[in-house]
Amino acid sequence: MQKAPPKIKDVAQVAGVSTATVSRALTQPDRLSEATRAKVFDAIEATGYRVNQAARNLRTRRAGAVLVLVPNLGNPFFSAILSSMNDVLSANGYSVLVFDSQQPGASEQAVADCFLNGSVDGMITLDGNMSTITAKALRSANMMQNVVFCCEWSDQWPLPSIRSNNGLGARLAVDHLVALGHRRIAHVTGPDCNILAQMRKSAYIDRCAAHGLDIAPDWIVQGDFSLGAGALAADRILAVNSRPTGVFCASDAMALSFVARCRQRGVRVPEDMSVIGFDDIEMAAFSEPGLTTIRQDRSGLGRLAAQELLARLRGEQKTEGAHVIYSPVALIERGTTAPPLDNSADSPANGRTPPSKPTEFQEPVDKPA
Amino acid sequence: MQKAPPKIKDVAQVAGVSTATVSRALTQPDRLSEATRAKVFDAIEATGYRVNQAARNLRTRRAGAVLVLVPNLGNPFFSAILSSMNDVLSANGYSVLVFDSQQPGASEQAVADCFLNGSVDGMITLDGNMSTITAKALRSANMMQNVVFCCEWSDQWPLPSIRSNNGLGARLAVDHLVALGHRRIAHVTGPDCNILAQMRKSAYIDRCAAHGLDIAPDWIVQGDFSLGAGALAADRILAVNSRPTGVFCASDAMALSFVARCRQRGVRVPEDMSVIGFDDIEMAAFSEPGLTTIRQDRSGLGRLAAQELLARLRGEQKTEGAHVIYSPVALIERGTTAPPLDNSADSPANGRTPPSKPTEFQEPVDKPA
DNA sequence: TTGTATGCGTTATCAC
DNA sequence: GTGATAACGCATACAA
Repeated sequence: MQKAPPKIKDVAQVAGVSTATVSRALTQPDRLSEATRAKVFDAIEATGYRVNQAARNLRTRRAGAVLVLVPNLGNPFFSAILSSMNDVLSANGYSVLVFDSQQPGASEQAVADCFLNGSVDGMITLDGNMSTITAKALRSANMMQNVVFCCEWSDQWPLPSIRSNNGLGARLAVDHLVALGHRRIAHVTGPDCNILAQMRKSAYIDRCAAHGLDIAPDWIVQGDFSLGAGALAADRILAVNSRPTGVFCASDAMALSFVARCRQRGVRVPEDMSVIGFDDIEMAAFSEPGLTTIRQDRSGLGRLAAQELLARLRGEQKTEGAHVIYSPVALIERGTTAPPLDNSADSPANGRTPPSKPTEFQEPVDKPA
Repeated sequence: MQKAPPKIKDVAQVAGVSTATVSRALTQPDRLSEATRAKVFDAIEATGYRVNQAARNLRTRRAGAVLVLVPNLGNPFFSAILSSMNDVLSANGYSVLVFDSQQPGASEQAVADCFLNGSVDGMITLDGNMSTITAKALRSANMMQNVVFCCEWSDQWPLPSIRSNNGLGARLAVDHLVALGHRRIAHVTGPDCNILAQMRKSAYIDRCAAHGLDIAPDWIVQGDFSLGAGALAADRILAVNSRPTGVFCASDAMALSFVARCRQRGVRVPEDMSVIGFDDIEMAAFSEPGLTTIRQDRSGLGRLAAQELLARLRGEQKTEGAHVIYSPVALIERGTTAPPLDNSADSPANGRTPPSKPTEFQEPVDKPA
């Protein structure tokens, strides 16, 4: 048999006060006299009392939990982000509920239900594509102001968004290759519907144009951020007539498998093919050669998103409209990029001389003009 | 302003029945007549009613949530496991709360509180080292029977344990190298305190002995499963006097960085050094050369653990003592292992001939005799 | 099969 | 500063 756990009433009895006083000792200790507060805490200690969350939640209409919506939990890119979110949220008394937005089952309805039945107070979504069923639930539960985007986002919803400066990242990548002397630069994209893929791709196109570089149609290969896509993209790009000398991959996963497939097929990296990724996942530093890439501060993204949500939950930050916070990106030079050996191609003059930079470096690319 | 969400009373009014009937329609639909059940569901539809979880939890003394305790959420090894756990748990109406057991803060107390305040119904822990504070909370909340180990475990607690056959995996790894002709085999371990590291290391030692192979002391290098450890281990092992020709790494992360460092230092893999890992993480198939490794069925481990916990929560599986379920492991041959080129060493006769196998292959190594 | 009435454990609203 | 008491929304024992 199991002794029933002590309730607030038991504590009150032991302390010789009312239940209301015990409750206050827990939630607003300042409003009690020194003496009674001590009595209550002693009684709590003596009885081993713990507040019953369900009862508290029912009474306060709060849940003490937030939902983190991850597209594909199996993708290791998200683990560092999730970790830092968890750190700050749990440090602030919130439990973290994890959902996978790409799960085959009725996950959309499950997310919606969380809001409709009051089991979460807010959400951080790493998925830029918010389902209509989720949006409807958020509105219905009056929870729209307790949602923040992280990494991905959607312009459709005027919600806070913590993100890397993807345009700047892509620009740094292209500029790096150009500075090395590359003039035929390919790109492996993410999924068409993905906002990050869109940003990186369009910045790549713009930046090549700014450098006066042509992009052959078959230099842009559709990917999906995954390892498998990188290998397939390598097959495609190595078969192209006018082979590029450098490639910018929209994720490190694709870049790493791109490099591996190149070497497997006897194409040297970086001598015959320079490769630059995006993300700076841990593996990037430990591959051979080390992967040149654009670093995203993943734990920073998670932390900022969690802090932003906490501010919302506290009722601060009632700023209307999309509140965008940029997390820094940086070029990390490692071993997969180098000047191209083959400069026989379309470079009019001396291909090895880095062309001048048409525009300034400082201006964040993502920010609206 | 926001209209108050409909309660069970509102539904009852619309349906023209009592609140008890509405409640029954939700929890035991069979006990209602066809007609009233239809009426109730129509009313639910009409009002947009959703049950309030906090109220239900308070009343039923359940939480509808389970806790998954992960050692280092940032480690991508766990993401696939977490994903499959999430699939089956959420499909069965449970929310998944994630905690990081190695988080610096007061995470131990946070986990304990979850049980003491009734906010979770059970736990799957991927961390074999259960803190005493957690154990105390589990006993106090009478929750010890609602805990299952996954991947790691502790013999100290007679709880269900879903695990790979680590001994067999290590044995397959050693046998593979031996069959290729290696006679000097090194090992990079996990942390000393880790049960998986212990199992793999002792099986490695036993199996080498069974093959009549000596192990020089400096062939066993302390690691910690991480990428960084693999690179350091490579430095150590490449500097050894009587250099091994093959190495068994206790994780793929270490194996991959081991290979990278070897190649960085001009040591060819697999020609000069064969490397085999453990886990079969996705990257193993996309590195160059592909990493030979021992596959763990990560999503299977997560699924089995979730199912085991569900059975416990349903009150089934009241089997006393440790209930061990083995998930299969398998040798995956890729490109980082090959016969050793250098056979000048201590092999008495023809080093390239695979030695006979002293014992049978079938017997699972982990299982008690 | 359905309705009535009570209580789950806490916090908020009043009084004092 | 503290105490009595009424909700919070639901599920269930019991009665019908």
